[in-house]
Amino acid sequence: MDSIAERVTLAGGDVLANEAESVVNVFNITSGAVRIYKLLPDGRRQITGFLFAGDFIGLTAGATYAFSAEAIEDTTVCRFRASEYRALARERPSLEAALLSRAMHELTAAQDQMLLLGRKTARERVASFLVTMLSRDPLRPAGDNAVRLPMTRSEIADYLGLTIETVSRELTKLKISGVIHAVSLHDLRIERPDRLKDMANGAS
Amino acid sequence: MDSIAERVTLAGGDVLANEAESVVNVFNITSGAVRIYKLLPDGRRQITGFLFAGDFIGLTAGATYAFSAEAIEDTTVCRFRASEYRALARERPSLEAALLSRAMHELTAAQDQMLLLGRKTARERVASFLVTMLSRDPLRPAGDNAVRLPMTRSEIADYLGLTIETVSRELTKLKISGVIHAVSLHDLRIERPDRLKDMANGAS
DNA sequence: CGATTTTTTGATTGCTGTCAATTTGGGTGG
DNA sequence: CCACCCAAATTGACAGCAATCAAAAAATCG
Repeated sequence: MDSIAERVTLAGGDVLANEAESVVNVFNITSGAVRIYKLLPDGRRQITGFLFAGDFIGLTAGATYAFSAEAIEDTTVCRFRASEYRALARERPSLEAALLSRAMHELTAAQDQMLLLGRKTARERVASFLVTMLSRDPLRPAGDNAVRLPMTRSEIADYLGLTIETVSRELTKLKISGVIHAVSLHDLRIERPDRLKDMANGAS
Repeated sequence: MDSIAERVTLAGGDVLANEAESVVNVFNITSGAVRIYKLLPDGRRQITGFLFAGDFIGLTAGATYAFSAEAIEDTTVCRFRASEYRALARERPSLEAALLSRAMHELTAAQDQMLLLGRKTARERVASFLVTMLSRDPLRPAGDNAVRLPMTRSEIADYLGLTIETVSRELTKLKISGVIHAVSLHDLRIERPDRLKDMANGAS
């Protein structure tokens, strides 16, 4: 498997894939963070996911990417030729099973996000986002509830279906109520994880 | 494969699966329509998909269903024991490959829906919905742009992240502007498919 | 340290939700 | 077959949450 892999280093903003273009590469993230998103003709953007170490990019049922992908920060990936990757998957059922498992995990996450986008309030969306990031952050120092947010407020907004102003306001409210503490713009500490989890699902 | 399958007939409202319960059955729809959805504690509902003939229900990465599933109308399905189905998939790589392909298709659809829920206006959502239903309806008489909507307005609203009132108002506007014609509550004809497709992506 | 971008905060608007009243339609029994 | 009933859908009036527009503050970068 490593025989067809190539290590690539990316800087923030670097493009990995463009929606609707034919699939030439498949990537596996080894460090850093990537945003995947879709655009409407007038420029409105929906970020459909943030990917971190271990996640795959570019697997699709069709011949073209279903979304665009860009590095958020300095990122390293393993790059594969899509054709070689597909051939390898055909030969190795265990790889195919792993991909299926991963795809189903992503599908579950996508359904959670649909619930968020379709039915949650701004407050619940921001709380849900922080809860998710708390559980997914790959390098979380043991014990303390530190959350790193490598993405900008604009990206958070486009992920949550909100504006940057609304995201900012909700974060401010969370700080004032003592649920979170802002170490810096991109580093928070969750002071009341249970309160946050309640808020994420609509408790008073 | 048919050796572990059992044919089951369902009426509208019958339950196929409940979110968070352990996965005992896997289904393949042979006719009819099914809604899959998630609920918030206070009862808000997000329908994450409508499934028709050929679609699978119950495949998940975890041990529990990620969503609830109910028949919308009279529906027939093939029912499999999940354990037997998994064993079969392990033995037959071609089945696993087919499932992966289907999962990736669903993932693409989920991302389209996230764009809709996060960034589209009520008008664009309803237009997008009709365009999708036009392309997915399994029994579409050749040529004419007839669309059958077996689900209620309430279900459409919960699928699009809107209220029934907003859905109703947008459909009325589409009728008045001559883009669609209502044959009955559950049967429309698309008079201007190109206008509808433009509206779905935000054209004036 | 200054320039520029990003974020935060404030004032106001507006799209969609809520609440309420009709109207329509599907189903049932006479 | 038709009249009735009840649920579903439509229509209307108004309200509210988040968006928009605008300005100040903070952070990043050279």
